[in-house]
Amino acid sequence: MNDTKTKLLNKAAELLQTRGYNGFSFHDLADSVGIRTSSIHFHFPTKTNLGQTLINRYTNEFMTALGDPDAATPNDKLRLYVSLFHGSLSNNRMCLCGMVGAEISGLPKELNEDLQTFFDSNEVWLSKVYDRMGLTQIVATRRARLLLSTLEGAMIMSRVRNDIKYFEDISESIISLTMVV
Amino acid sequence: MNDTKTKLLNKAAELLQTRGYNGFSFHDLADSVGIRTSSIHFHFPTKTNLGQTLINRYTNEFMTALGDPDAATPNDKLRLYVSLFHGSLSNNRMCLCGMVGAEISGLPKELNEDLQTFFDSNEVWLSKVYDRMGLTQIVATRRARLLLSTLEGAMIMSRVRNDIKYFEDISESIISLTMVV
DNA sequence: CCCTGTCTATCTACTAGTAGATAGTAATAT
DNA sequence: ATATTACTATCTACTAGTAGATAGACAGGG
Repeated sequence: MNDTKTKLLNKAAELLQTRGYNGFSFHDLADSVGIRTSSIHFHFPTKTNLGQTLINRYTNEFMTALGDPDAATPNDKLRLYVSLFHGSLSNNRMCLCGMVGAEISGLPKELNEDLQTFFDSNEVWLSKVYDRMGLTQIVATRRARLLLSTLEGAMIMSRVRNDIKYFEDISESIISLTMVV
Repeated sequence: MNDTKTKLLNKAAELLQTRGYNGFSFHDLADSVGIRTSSIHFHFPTKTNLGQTLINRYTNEFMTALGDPDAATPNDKLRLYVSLFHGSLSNNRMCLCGMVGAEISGLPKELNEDLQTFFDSNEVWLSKVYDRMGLTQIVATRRARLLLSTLEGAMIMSRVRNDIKYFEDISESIISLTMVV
């Protein structure tokens, strides 16, 4: 509907995923959308509110893209999961919530609550996939957390190395290690 | 020698590892050491210089703590490696270089060069350990990167969840998966 | 005429960094 | 021994620029 608001969210997500929450300002954002900083406040009263909106939007888009964990073979669902992170990385972006997670202890506490929701959803979804591989609930949850952590770390390393193959190698390794029952 | 300089480095490392490079200012640092911001510039001409000094000091301390990769059994060396990350986390700190790595694209490029050295050293050291487990060079390097990435990601997740058990579970999982030949 | 969305103008607080003064230390020269 | 000089480490005071945020004006569309 509101085109400017969407543009702001899209650009803010890009800035957040590349530079971090403390790495971009309303000035940066306003400039790249072509308005004044004061106009951002019309759409998002505070930077904290903008951050919360970004996290929640990201969570919704992410979970929508994942879909029903039972809708394909577990292996295909795991590869879909990895491909979402790979998609961000191919645009030189971190996982939005991984980035916020790294900075979390210096950020407004309101962001923390929304961040937990993202990771909760991820763990639940992944656990369901691993469950279907005949693992116990406990092992499935452990594998879910292992995959999630590995991918977040691999994104950081891949960006540091400026080489997406780094991520591809690691994600292939962790997938094949955890696929085997 | 210079006590103030050491205090500055110690406190700056703490701030960097908890809040990120863009998450602390000279004002924060000066306050917690009990001097004025201008006095920091006597010891470190710029914030970039401070950042570089922190990364290099961290790298040296880290590699010294790891010691000779052949000086104990591979399994013991891997557990030592994990314990260094665990030590940071038990003080609610990220890996200093993992934190910088997450923010890297918004930081002065001088930091990038020093950061590469840290990860290079880590990969070489870990590869030597995995080598001794009878793996090919290629697989050893792949396992080195997998372990490193997983631990960096697990630190983020553990801090987000505010639960060190999260890290302990994941590090145990990845260690046992990669120890098996 | 009101509502939406933007603007200008402004505010307070903070950012990294600089200039110049000061006090103490330590080596050197007379 | 004392005076000179240089160095170390800090301070106060300042600059130019940026941070997020607010108030009020104004244009255009319903």
